[in-house]
Amino acid sequence: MTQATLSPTLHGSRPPAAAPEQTLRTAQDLFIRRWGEMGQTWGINRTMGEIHAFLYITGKPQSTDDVMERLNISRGNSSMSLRALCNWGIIERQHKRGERREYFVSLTDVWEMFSIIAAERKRREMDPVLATIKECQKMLDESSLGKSAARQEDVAMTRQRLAGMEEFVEVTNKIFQQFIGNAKSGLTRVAKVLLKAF
Amino acid sequence: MTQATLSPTLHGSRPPAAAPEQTLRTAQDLFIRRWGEMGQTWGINRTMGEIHAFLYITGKPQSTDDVMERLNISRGNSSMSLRALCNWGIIERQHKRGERREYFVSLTDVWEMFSIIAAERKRREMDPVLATIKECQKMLDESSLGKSAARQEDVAMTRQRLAGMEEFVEVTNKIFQQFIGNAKSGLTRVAKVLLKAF
DNA sequence: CTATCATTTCAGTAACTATTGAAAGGAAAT
DNA sequence: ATTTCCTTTCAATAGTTACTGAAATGATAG
Repeated sequence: MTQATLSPTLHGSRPPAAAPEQTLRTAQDLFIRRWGEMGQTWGINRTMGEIHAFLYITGKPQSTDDVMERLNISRGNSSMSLRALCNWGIIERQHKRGERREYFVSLTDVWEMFSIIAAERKRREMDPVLATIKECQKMLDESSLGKSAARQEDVAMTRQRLAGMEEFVEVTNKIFQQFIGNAKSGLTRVAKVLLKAF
Repeated sequence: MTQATLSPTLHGSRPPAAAPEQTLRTAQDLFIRRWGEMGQTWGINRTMGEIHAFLYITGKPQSTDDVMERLNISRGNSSMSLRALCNWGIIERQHKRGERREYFVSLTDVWEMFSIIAAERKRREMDPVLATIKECQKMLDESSLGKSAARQEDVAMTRQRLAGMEEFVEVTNKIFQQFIGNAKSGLTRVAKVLLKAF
């Protein structure tokens, strides 16, 4: 792989202070790399993270070819990753009048992006856990029938643990709800509220 | 793989109301599975998640062999996963007097476990991003030198985007700080603040 | 010191995920 | 209708992560 276009200060030693012409590009590449790495955290792979970072940090509409060239990835990969990001809703297609090719832009508001991702992850990850916990509790309620003493203790312990987990998931859920419900309307209002409070 | 021991209601259709003798076991297995699936969210793989769930939900010290048997995994896998969970600090070794083999128990407090994981993820994921953002900003500050008008606009845009991301990461960091150490009260407080404000 | 029992390590392999490149599909222009 | 330009799809493959089983290591008992 030719990595010449993407090798700033991430790990390793500092480059010899690039010519000012290239500074912007170098800074952007640094950010792109790091954001790509962090993508994993948000359930997005490295390439998708980098594409998103590229669109976000430049703040300009970019075509599939721009993406391919800047990140050194294949056409197929660009196409699929761009589509996936569109499906997530954190980037958007943009049609330029008179141009045949399509462009893509990132959402501007980080809080809104976060909110979108949080909503999806809540739906996919928290909700099923909560449902499962409740189902387990139900099973153990219904079966409060004749049992040996030892068994009863085990059942009691499991009930208790389920309750502990339930409480946790419920509170976490509430926090997510708040973000999801408010990010769009308030934009950075959530940020302000939280900054003030802490 | 023989899956007889681990096949409750996760997806698919409900089993024909197991004999009360097996109800506890079935409920636990259901929870174990779901928690294993969710492990991914927390940067823990399925097996580690399942082991943790098993220790947590039973609330009893369990040996390596108990784990192997209950979850149908190899000795090697058990050993490595148990060690990894110990390193995370969400389970602990327990030596039973007079016994040669070692036992493992989960932490009891979900909030504490969450706090441990959150602290680690902040350190590994948020902190580097923040550092990178600041580095990028510095690069673009220092280089406020002769540029074409077009370039200046690009630089301004990138600065603006970096600032937006910085704000986000800073606030998120503060929230994390809040409950690292006092997880329950911290998170509950975040929830209250958000609920009050909207 | 040797036997016994438990734990750790690790090379090999299985399972899964990401990426490419080329072919097929579509849509505007001629 | 044909060419041109761009996008999408997908089989093949590269790359990554998880798991096993067996051998090595360690630790207690006799």
